[in-house]
Amino acid sequence: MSKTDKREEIVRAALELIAENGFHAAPMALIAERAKVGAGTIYRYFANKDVLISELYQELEQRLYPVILENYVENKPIRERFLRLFTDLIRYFIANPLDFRYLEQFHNSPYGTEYRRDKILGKREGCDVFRNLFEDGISQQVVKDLPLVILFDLAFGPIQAVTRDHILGFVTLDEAMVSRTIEACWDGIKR
Amino acid sequence: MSKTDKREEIVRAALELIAENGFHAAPMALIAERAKVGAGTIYRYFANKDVLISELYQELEQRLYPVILENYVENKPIRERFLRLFTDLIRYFIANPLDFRYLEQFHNSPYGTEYRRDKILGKREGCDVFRNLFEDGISQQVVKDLPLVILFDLAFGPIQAVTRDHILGFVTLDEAMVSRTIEACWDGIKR
Amino acid sequence: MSKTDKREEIVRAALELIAENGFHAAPMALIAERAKVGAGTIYRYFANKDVLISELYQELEQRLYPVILENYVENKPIRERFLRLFTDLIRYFIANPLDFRYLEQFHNSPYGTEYRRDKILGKREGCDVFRNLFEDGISQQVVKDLPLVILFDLAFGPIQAVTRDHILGFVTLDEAMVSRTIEACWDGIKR
Amino acid sequence: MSKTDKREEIVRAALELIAENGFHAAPMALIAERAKVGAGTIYRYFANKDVLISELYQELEQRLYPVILENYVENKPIRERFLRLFTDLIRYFIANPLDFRYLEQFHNSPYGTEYRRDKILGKREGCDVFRNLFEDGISQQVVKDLPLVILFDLAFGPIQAVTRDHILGFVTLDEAMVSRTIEACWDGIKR
DNA sequence: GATGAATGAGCGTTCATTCAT
DNA sequence: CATGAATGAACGCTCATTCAT
Repeated sequence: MSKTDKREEIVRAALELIAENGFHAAPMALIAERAKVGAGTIYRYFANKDVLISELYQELEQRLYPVILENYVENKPIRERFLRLFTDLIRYFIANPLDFRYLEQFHNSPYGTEYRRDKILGKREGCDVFRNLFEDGISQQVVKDLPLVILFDLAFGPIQAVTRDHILGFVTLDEAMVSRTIEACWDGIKR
Repeated sequence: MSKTDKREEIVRAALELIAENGFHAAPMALIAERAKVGAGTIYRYFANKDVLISELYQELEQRLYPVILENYVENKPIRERFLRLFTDLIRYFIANPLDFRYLEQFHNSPYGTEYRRDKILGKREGCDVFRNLFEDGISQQVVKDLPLVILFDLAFGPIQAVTRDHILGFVTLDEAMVSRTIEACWDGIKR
Repeated sequence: MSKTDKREEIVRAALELIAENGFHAAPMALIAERAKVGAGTIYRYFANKDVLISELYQELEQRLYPVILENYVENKPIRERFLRLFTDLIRYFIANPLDFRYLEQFHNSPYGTEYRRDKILGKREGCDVFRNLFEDGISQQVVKDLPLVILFDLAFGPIQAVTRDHILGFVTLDEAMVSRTIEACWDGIKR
Repeated sequence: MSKTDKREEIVRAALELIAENGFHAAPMALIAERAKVGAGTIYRYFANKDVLISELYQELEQRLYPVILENYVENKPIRERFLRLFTDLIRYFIANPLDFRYLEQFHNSPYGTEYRRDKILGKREGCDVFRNLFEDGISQQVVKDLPLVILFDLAFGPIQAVTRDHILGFVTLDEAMVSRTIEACWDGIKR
């Protein structure tokens, strides 16, 4: 197993364990075992558990962006851009439930709060597509003139909730339902 | 300190610690210390940590319901009922940020998932006001004909996100902003 | 409930709990509960748990002696005295299994070892009937000329083992079997 | 210190502490300290305290059997076989008093009762030498025709008691005394 | 570089004992 | 006197991290 492979195995194992049952269910020894790697080996790739958790988060973000940007075209009507972006986002999560569950766990932990704070304060690079989309929407007067943070919450709040409930089996999101849900989100932010 | 006071101190200490930094930041010894109580004393009031966490959750729910129902009138237009209910909800959380943070932590934990599952499956009594509201809205054809779970997500998702961001200081919700946010949520679910 | 009654209830509760599942299964709070008495009350009758355990032991001994001595006549042949004494002993234990189990627990604990040491060293009064019986047996040359301690072990060892196995249900001691067992014990010590 | 050494040190420490003062006097932390090992290390070798206690018991049994079987010959007269077996047994215990004390503690605990029950019910392999000896003795009509359990008690009861008293210093078993004691046991079970 | 045995601080929990009521 | 709520030391056990091999 090459060096890169080892790192990947560790990251995969951590993702699975944490996504499935939360941080508390992912002791380092178990991650190591699931990655078929010595417990000490993890520390050659990650300074400590916090770093592993944060780097894994960033990797998931980095994997996600290209996929949802693949079919995204900037010079289209705001509404179309919104639907496209959020439909692809929700599809990605449905196709990659572990990613979704991990991101959720992270967001709901002290790590995530800190991370978010940094992004909002501009200390950390965020995903500009969404910001641009909302800012364009505001300036074109098709989106409500609300603070960006609130627009984000109006859009991502329902998406997160709905995706979670689909993954937990509380509702089933087929293509039609995804579409209607995202339309509803759009109704929430559009003028 | 009376018996009741001690229980209350324990509950308050647990609420504070968990709300501030999550379950993992609230060892029983620290809860006891913060409550100015011996470690063993907690176990006179709660069989174990899980029970403490669950009972605290239910207490917070029981405190919340009467407040948001105080000004709620069933035989009014759906839109008005919706605005009333969610405005009072968000106000309550802004006034009681620890409650909000605790409920959030709980919902995002395995406890919460189980709890929610039971509610959806009808094994546990939920808050019927919201369900009635949405069901009335659907039957009166003023609310989108979507599964209840999704309507809940469309309404509560943004509320939760927005409240969190206010409490974390990422945005400031004054009365006007609360009002506009809730109008936006209504736009999301209305036909 | 009179003072004496309370003490008796405590002792009874301790006997039951300890006999049934050992010392570790008898926390003071449980003894108090079973005795229908406040936890602190126990300490008005017994300085601490060790004292309770020791006094209970001595009470059981004091209850036992008169019963087995009831039909015991000193001026009879050694063999007859032996059979009489040990038959009544084993019958008593079969009729009072809690007593037996408690005595056993006590003997097998550090308490019991100390107690026994004191008795052998003469620091504590023992039951002289048995000693007299064996000493008479030796001097009349009907019992093996072995140290008293060993004669005790040859006699009580099997009695204890057999009684325990009866109480645990590993064997059933009817009258005939009791008789044959004690005869065998006698064969062991007789010349 | 090698891996095997550590396990051995733990087992030795547990043996010493438990043999000397019983299970309650052997907290894991003390066992670890006495073994010059971290508290957590014990759990690499034993899943929990119960397992440590049970495995230690089985190790002591496994050590004992070969020794007492070394000079045992099946096709000899019952009496000779009996004397040989029990003499070697008592000698082993005198030479290994910690083993004896530990086995005693174990037998007198809930672990031991369960263990014994399993053996008697045939759920667990026992030491067949003794059973065969007694069964042969019965069929050759040189041993009393009593239930096996009772024969065991008649033989092991005194042996246990006498060995305990030697180890506790209540009597001194020199070779002659061992011999006379075992002869007495034989008298107890022989026809 | 990779390992996994070893560590020990820290966890949730119990229980003999005390003492205000 | 009797109570039982309160205590906190001590328990069995976990797990992030280290380090000899």
